[in-house]
Amino acid sequence: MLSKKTQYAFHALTYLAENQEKGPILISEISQERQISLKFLENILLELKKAGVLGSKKGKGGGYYLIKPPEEVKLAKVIRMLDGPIALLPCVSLNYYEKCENCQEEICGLNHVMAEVRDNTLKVLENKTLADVLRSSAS
Amino acid sequence: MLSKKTQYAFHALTYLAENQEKGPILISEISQERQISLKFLENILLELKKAGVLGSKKGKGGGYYLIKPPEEVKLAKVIRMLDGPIALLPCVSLNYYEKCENCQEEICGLNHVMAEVRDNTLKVLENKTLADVLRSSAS
DNA sequence: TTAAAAGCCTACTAAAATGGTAGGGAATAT
DNA sequence: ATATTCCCTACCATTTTAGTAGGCTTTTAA
Repeated sequence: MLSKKTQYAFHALTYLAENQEKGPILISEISQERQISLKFLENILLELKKAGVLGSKKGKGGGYYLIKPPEEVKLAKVIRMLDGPIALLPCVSLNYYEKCENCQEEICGLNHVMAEVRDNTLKVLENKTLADVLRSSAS
Repeated sequence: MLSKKTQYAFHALTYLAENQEKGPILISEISQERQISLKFLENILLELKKAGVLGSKKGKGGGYYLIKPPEEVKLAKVIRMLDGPIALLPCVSLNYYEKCENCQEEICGLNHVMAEVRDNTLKVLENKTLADVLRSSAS
């Protein structure tokens, strides 16, 4: 399951995408509109900024804004930034690979299946973007 | 990611499957062969038994054994038993559905995508079984 | 030039989940 | 009767999750 952190991130990102024309948006506005704890959201947006997804401006008239068009923000990237690996086993993770302790990869049958799961998952998450998730685009 | 618990469960189940002809297998044997803490494994096997995947026999000559052929033990079922939901959001979980607090499902674009991820994941996990994971069947 | 506005940053905390342990009880085979 | 084996409850330490506190820095604009 996605953590609250990541779920909040998506809510915040869609809000920013839907209000791009307004320029920088206050953390407090997002917090109120999407019902997210202000201070927690602060941390999340900061992480998203450091990861290169958001830009920010300080002082009056400041706030956060998308640095790229929504079509270029892959869901997989957002999830990885905040929750880490998408794969179900460390030994089949593309971005967070770790050797399994108690199985030798060559003869362990589990990783083949889990690699397949990973591929099926990424088929969606690497191709869908923020733009696919906007409220206004609900069918 | 799958918890250690679920990973251990798979290791134990494959061991049982690969040694079915030997009759009931001791917890301690699985523990040694697959390098899993004995007491922890005890809990796991008990859960698998209660979930109807394993049978057991007490006393001398006892142990655990598969109650169904490996071809009938779906990976999805094992994961759900020990780790809970497979979906990335509670509101798109088939077996552990919960309403999201801060999103109205009708207008939230995220759940559509996450339902698609779920379907792609289950396409593998509902169709692959223990038999697909056995060591001996490694290509 | 200074005060208000806004994000930046570090540290802290409570609660829950995870991974594992302890120890005795109940059933069973010999 | 007793050794063997699983059953069961409770406990524990560590890590992760979710959230909070409070002050610092940058920027704008009066």
